[in-house]
Amino acid sequence: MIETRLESHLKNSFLALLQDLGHAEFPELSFQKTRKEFDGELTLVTFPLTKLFGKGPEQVGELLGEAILAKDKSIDSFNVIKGFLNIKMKNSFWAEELNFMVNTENFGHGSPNSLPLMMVEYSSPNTNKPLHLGHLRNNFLGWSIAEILKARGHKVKKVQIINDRGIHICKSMQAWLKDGKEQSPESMGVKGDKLVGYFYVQFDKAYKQEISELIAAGKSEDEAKEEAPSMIDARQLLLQWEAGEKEVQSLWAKMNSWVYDGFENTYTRMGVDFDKNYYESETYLLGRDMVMKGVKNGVFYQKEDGSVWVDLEPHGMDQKILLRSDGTAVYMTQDIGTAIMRFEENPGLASQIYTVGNEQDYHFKVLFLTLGILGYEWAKDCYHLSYGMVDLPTGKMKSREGTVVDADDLMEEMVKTAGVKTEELGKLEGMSEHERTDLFEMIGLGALKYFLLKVDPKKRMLFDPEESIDLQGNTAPFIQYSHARIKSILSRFEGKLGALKTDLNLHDSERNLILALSFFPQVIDEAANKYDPSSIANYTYDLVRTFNQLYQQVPILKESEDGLIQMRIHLIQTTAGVIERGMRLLGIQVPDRM
RNA sequence: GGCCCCGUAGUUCAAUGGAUAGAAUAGAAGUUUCCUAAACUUUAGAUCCAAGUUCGAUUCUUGGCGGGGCCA
Repeated sequence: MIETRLESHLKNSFLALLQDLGHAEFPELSFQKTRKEFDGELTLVTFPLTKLFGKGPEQVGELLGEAILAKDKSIDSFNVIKGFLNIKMKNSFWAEELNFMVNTENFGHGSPNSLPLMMVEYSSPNTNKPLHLGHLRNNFLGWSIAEILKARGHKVKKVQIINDRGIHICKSMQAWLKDGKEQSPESMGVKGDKLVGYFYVQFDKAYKQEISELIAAGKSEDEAKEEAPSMIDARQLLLQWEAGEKEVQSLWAKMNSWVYDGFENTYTRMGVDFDKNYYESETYLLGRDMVMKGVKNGVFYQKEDGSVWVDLEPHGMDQKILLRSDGTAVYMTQDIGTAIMRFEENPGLASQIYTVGNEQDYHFKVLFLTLGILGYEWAKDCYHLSYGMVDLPTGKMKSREGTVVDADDLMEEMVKTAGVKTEELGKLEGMSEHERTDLFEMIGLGALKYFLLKVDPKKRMLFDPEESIDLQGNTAPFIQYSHARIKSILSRFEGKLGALKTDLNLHDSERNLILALSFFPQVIDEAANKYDPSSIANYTYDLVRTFNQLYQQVPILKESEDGLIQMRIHLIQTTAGVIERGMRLLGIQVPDRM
């Protein structure tokens, strides 16, 4: 756990002080940021120390305050309010702090590749449906976590598992064979994933039609579902695929490649990437072997019908199926295979993180337990990064009811809106078409990513299309705008930037900003620990507000004293760097002008 | 029926067990001869209910109520 340099400094001072006072043992010292309505930067909570001193919290505060002030020369003053000892550092301490940040390359980041390998899985789409809003949250989240882990110093592999086999693909294939044979993404001028998705919908329509006809003809609902010709065709295709029939396999490969081209296009615009793709068609057999091995080793059991089960009752859960009676794989089977493959391929893999929605909580609990039962030590290093669903104001997103928000459409919409609003403000004089396009992309996608990432991943969230294109307040454009402001000042600065003077008088807003900056390393560390990009988002937002307050209160280039100008240039340059790196961890770019 | 997650201003979100529960947005009022007003300042407004643990509970425990999910 990383702490700020200020906290380390004061902790050491207090530890030495308590020793001086003859205390060898004492409760953990509890520090917190001083609330802004009080004077000071860091606060020691004295309640836990009252027993040690046999005095009330306020007296303990006074006593320690006097003593620490005498002992630690970098402390300027202190004040005690109830059980809180607020400590204010001298200007020289903060100037030194700024100096440290200025001279630290990539301040906030750990040294690259110094920590163990982590694997982050996200996206994991089905190949029969285009990506939608839910995938956007998933992708942004997973990608961002991977970047945050990298920033802390981990080696990271980003992966996805593509659900490329099974009955759902065969449904799209069936519909294409039936009435789409001459259609391709090129001939139709549509993205491949959209075309395949279209056929999937066509299948569903025909299937439903057949069912109602069969029911009208006197069949029961279950019978109708079994006997519908479309479904019989699709099942047949699946069997042929599993038997390795050439024509079916090549159609399958062709339609999947359409989908991958479409996805690639969407991923590129989203700004996410992968180091490796896994395909279920390549892992499900391994999973099946591993399950059968478990039967042989007696950790799983087989029922009379041939199905394989794991007994999780000792873990307070029930029996769980691992292989169907006909020997076909269930999701669990493939996931077992994939996990084993990944750990075997990557010796030294410290952790495997699955970015998957919280409706799968139970599934992953079972998966990790089952891997443990199979004897894999690393099962405990698997982590399900479970995130909440994205709701629409109209209710739940359901592809069947047509209430999905398509990822491509949404991105397009956001960028368009960003363009319109930016043009309206009329600050782009002299900017080329090309630069404008880039800028609108940056703003539109930034707003979207920020909107989805600023919320605690675990929580279910509401996506209101109206509000999400808002560009004011706690949004990416607000942060991007402030960055552009800083860059604008920096570009006007004509002097030569020298070494920082440490004997300057600091304005309150300057101290606040330096204090806020000093938290950056800790924020990254915490975000990595909790797998939570929202803490980066909230931190950056706070930082930017602090900067804006300074901007409003003190002149930078118009300041008369050269030493102060220099210091402020250093300060805002450092701020711009932290904003840029913070937003980069969310996948959001910041412009120099907007 | 069993298990899991969530309940904070009108709305959308914050708050390692700590101070007078922060923001944004919507509402009311102000700031532009001055480095970008997508900004800043002021104002009003909230912890679902009830017990318990604690010096101290939005946070932990138990029981309700409400919302969502998973497993049959």
